[in-house]
Amino acid sequence: MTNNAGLDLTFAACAHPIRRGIIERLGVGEMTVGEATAGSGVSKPSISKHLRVLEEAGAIVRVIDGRTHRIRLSEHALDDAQGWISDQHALWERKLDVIEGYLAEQRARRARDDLPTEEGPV
Amino acid sequence: MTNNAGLDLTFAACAHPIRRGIIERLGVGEMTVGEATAGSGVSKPSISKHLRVLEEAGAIVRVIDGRTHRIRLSEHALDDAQGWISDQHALWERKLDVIEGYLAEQRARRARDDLPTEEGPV
DNA sequence: CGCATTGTTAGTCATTTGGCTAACAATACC
DNA sequence: GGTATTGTTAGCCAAATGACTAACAATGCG
Repeated sequence: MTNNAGLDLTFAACAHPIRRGIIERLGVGEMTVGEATAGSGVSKPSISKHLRVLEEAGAIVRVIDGRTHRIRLSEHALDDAQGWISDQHALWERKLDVIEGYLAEQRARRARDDLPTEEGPV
Repeated sequence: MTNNAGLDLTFAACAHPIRRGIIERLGVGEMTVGEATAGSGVSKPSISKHLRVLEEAGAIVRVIDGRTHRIRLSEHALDDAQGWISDQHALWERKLDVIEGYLAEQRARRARDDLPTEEGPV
């Protein structure tokens, strides 16, 4: 579907380098808010907002553990975004197949009509 | 890489339902700006802006044909976005494999240490 | 208890986004 | 040449984004 608010959130979450950096780092393992802030170059409140964006997009999960928050990747993080892109690519594939079939037919027709001395298409 | 301006543009381009709608429609075949405007619910200048966003993200290509602009999908539209997500998933897979291996070893150890009378794991 | 640590909330600010209308540019058609 | 069609540009506006500092809440520790 085109009007999918979840996709809006997921793609928007991926559209910022700091948030992509967080996702990449979380691939290695979970971390705290302070650790996410460490090499980021921005303030802790700023990271807090980015984490909220990622959380609302369903990309990460937060486990509050005393006064620290352990951030980890959501189980199906980015699945909807990847699914949508894959769907598009699948459609394009199919379209290209149709075009390719059409072109092949054109080649065959040309071979038959323009060069009748040759016995058939390659 | 985390600081990739191209990815910023591609993900941002996908983060709006009207732009995703355009991409989906272009999967069927090329169209003009007017056709893109038709069922969109917004004005033509607005669509013009969305098309510019898609163009700068490398998602679409514009062929100016007299006074009409023929819009079609770029050959490698969204490839960078799909690539980045796929890379992440690949890393997560690997991480899950490591965890799974660890858990399997734990199960084996427990089976050996805690239940020595049972002859082996299920 | 008193204080340090961890993270969020509140408030401010500049920039970007996304929409509109009106005006313009360029091509097509009579 | 005059007019219609196609699309962009300019200018406006409201809302969202992304950053900061300062203040707050909650937990941990001496």
